[in-house]
This record gives sequence, C-alpha cells and structure tokens, in this order.
Amino acid sequence: MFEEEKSLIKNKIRKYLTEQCIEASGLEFRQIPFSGEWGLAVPLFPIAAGEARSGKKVIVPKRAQALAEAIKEHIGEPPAGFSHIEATNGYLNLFFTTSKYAKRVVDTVMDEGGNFGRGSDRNKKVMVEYSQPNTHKSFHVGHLRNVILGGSVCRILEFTGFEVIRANYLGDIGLHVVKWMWNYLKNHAGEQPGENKTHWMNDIYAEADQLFQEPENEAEVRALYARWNAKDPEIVALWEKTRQWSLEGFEQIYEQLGESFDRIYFESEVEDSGIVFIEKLIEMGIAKDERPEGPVFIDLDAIEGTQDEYRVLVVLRSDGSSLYATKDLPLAIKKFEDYDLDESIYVIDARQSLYMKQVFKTLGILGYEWADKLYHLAYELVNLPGNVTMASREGTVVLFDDLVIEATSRAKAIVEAKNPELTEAQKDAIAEAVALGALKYTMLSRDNMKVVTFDWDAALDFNGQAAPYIQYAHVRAGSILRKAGEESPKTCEFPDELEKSEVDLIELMTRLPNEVQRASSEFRPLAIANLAFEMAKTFNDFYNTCQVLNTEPEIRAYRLRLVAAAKQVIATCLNLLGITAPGAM
RNA sequence: GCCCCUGUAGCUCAAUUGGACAGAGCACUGGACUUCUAAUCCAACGGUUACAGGUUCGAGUCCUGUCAGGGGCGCCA
Repeated sequence: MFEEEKSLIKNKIRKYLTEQCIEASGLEFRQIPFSGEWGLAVPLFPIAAGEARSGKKVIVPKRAQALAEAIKEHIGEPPAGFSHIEATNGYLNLFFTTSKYAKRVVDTVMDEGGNFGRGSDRNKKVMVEYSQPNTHKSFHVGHLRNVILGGSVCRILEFTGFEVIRANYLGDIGLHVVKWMWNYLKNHAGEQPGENKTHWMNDIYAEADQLFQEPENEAEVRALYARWNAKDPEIVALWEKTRQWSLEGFEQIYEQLGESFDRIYFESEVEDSGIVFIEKLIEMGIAKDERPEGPVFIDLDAIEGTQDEYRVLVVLRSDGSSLYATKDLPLAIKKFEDYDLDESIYVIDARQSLYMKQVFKTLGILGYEWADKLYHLAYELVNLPGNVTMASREGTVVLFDDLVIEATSRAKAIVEAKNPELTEAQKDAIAEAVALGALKYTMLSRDNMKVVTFDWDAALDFNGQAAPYIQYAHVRAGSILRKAGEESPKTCEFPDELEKSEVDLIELMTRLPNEVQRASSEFRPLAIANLAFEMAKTFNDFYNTCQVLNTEPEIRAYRLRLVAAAKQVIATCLNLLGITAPGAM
C-alpha cells in the first residue's frame, strides 16, 4: 500500500540530494517502531555512509541526522495525507494523518474482502510435490508436518498469483508392500479394512515387520517377492486391491486435513521407464555399470570436476533392481512433459538434501533446460522427546488418528463447558476445527529448518500462541458483528484520536500484502502464522479496551468497520494456513 | 575425514532479511468477569543472542575460527 506516497516522497528526497550533489542510492522505507501513529521512515544512514566512502570526512550517524533535518526543511509543509514530519536518530519520519490513514486502510480491506493481499496473476505454473506416503503403512505425525507445510505453501502460492498443481508421489512398491501381502495372506486372509483404513493397514504391516525377523518367514516373504516380480496375476490383483485400501485410507486423512491432489504419481508407474532410462545413461557414458560386482552409478564429482560436493549417485542395484533415483529422474521429466511447468517444488525432509542436489545436478548434466527450475523445499523432522526419530519399525510413532482423536476429545470437553447450549453436531464441528487447527498451527509456527519435538502436552495446549487463540479472536469479532445486526456502514470517517489497540490493529492489517509475498517467495508459512497471532493478540486487546456496541454512534460506526476488517484479515491468514475458523467456540 | 542444518529469557519459539530499546507464548507471582463469549485481558519477573575475532556508521542477522547438538556422505527411502 501507499506506493503513490512513497514515490512522491522518494522523488522529493532525490531532488534535494541531487541539488546538493549527493549520491542518492539506498533510499528505502522502513516501519517506524513504537507506533502510536503511522508513518514511513527513511533511514539516511546509507546516504551518509556513501558520502563517507567517497572520501568526505563525515561521522555517519551525525551526518545522517543532519541530512534528515535538511530534508525535513526542504520538504517544508507535509504533503497531503501527512500530518507532520520528524527527523530523529538519523531517520526521516513522515507521519500520516491518522483519520485519513485509518479510513483508507479499512476501506481497502473491506472493498477487497478476501482478495485483500492477493497478488496479481503471474501466468506461471508451479508443481508442488508433497505428502508422498508409502502405501500399506502408517501415517504418523512426521508425515503430518509434510502435508501441512506443503498444503499451506500451495495456498500461499495460489494467493500470490501462481497456478499450482498439487502432486502426490506414492511409494506403492517394494519390500514393505510384499511383507504386508505376505502377512495378509498368511494371517488375515479375507479380512476387510475397518473404519479407519490406514490404522488397520498399519497394524498388519507392523505385525509383518515383527514376523519378518524370523528367518523362515523372511524366506517366505522373499518367495512372494519373486512371484510379485514375475507379475503373478493373483499377487498383482491382491496388490491392486490392497493398495486401493491404502489410497482410500489416505483420502480419509486428506479430507480431514482439507487437502486434495490434482495428480497422483505412483512409484510403480515410473519404475520400468526408469530402468530403461538408466540403460540409456550407461550407453551415453554418464552412468558407470559395475554389475554384477557393483551397482550402476553416476560419479557426479568426476563429471563436474568437484571434490566431495556431489559425491556419487547410485542409480541401479547390482542385481538390476531399481532405487529411488531410478524413479526420481524419469519422474522429474514426466512432470515437465505432463504440465509444461515453470517451477517444480519438492517438499521433502532435510535428510535428503544431498540426494536432491544430486538428482537436480544429474538432470542439468543431461541438458534439461528446466533443471534450474527444480527446488527442494527442505524441512526438519518431527522427533519425539529425547530426540527419538519416528519410525514405524521401531514402534516410536504417534499415529495421526490417535493424535486427532485425543485432540478432538479434549477440544470437545472444552466446548461442552463453554457452550453447552449448542447442538452435538455444532460442538463436534467446533472440536474438530479447534483440534486440527491446533495441530496445524504448531507445525506451521516454527521455521521449516527447526526440528519439532513432539510433546503431547504442548501439542494439545490450546492456550497462548496457538490456533484456538486466533480462532477465538475471529469468533469474538463475528459475535460483535452479528449482534450489531443488519447495519454495516459502507464507509465512515475515522477520528484523529484513536486508541492504541485500534492503531496497532490497523497497522497490522497493512502488513498482510507484504507478508504474503514474503511467505510465497521464501516458502515460509511462518510469516503468515506470526501475523495471524499478532492480529489476534491485538484484537483481543482491542476487545478488552474498546467498546463497540455500547458506545456513541459515531464511534460505534467506525469500530464496527474496524472489527469487520480485522475479522477479514484474520480469516485470510487462517485460510492460507489451512485452518478453519468456526463461527462459535 | 568432508559437507549441510541448528544454537536467542528456566522451557518452546519470533525478530519486517544489515537498522531505532532483541519480542511473544508457556511456567512462576499478583490483579480483572452484574458490561460485545474470561479458550480473554493487565501487571511483575526473566537476556553477555554458545564463544572468540573480523567487516560496517550500525551485527542475533554477513565473513573466519572454536565449541555443543542433529543430519548426510557408491547398491535405505
């Protein structure tokens, strides 16, 4: 916002500096801290420092202050929309006329509604690959971080004008699948999945994993693996049927999380083409074939002339079977063929950073001009206390549905206490929104590269900096508007004297467009999570100090609009985070 | 041995990307519900930003080194 004012002021300053023969580089606007009033701050340190560098004998802070004062003198009367100008600490501070500023911000938010902060269409197509669970296995809290991060990034990218294609890449083949089928045939033949399909699938897998420790069982699993590899119709049919159960189970989870995918890729679908692809690389001399003594690999450091930077990428086992890289290379190509992408993003945990770098480099070496459009969006793991990594086979997991059930029942208990008059259905809906919101917010409110240590108490703490706090502010705003009735003034005047919380609220709203852009370009929902909390906190302060309904009509009018605008901005933030805002709590 | 990430209040985390006085939540202490929903608010407490140098007018942020924790390095995914 305020681009016109900014360029006007910039021009004035530039004009002055040019007259004084001073290099005018590094002119930019900052926010004035401790705002009781709004304004634009222009630090003059860069200008003064520039003079110092060019040989003038100046003490930078003093010079910056002198420049600020001189420019203040030069500008003279504040331009339209500004009330006064100050020169302090080397900054030139230009303060807006409170009434005009407030009116303008609130009007803008109300006019644009849910589109306030939205970026214009960029005409760019971005694929985001995320979630990537293995079929026939569990879905735990570690997987949750990936889905929530990926989902939020997609929403933010869309909001900033990208066309987003959500892709999921499922691990539907491999030893784990065969183990599962073996146990099913041997101990659970004919059984059907229960209500919660993923949980049921995982129970059979976990049991299979245990039984697999016995040598005779392992031998049976290997034998079944051979049948499956030979495309035994009976086994293939079982594989297809059971994979479908897994898919339906994941679908339940995605639906609950509010996620959906435009395109699902299966590992099985790129395996054969991957092996053919690797054969081609061998022919080209890019991959080295040491079979049967060794595997097929690409010596990236040798090709690039680097040392210990790209290492060696193994692309095929010595027995000719496929590895991750066997499939990831052709999949990357397929994505660009399918969708003619401008960018391809991989939401994958940070342990695979080197691997991702290797895959991207390999595609670059092969001459794909889009190789530099590949981006690894790395994030850290969710560990258990004591730095224990979640692993299905170790039994060190918190399963998604266990967590959701617990969170929801705790939220339900609180709604029961707060709002006993609501219907069961309403209470359930609120409990779910609160529980899932809380889980999502804990994942999104820390930076991508920070390890999350999962703690039941922390995850289920609905107080303080957490989603329910933000949702509650939204509910309160809605409640005021509802009680106000039909009346919603189209526009109204703001006074020059505003309460601090009103001032702060308006200032926070103006940050949304910038924060959204930042979150988008850095793939960091955290920026939005922070703003949402700040908004809620300030709104609660406002709620406590400023009466809306029981006050004089003129005040009531602008405060109502302020409440509506604040509610809108909070709602937009929550949307971008994938958190639903209930109507009551 | 090499590479990457992290290190900020007792705990969990922020910090508008190099700017004004490093801020929140939790926990602890003391207050506020006949008033728009107290899942709230106010006050108090809490800091050598791991350490040592360097660059800069200015460093939690950048560069070098050290320490601590985590992760990764030719047939796991």
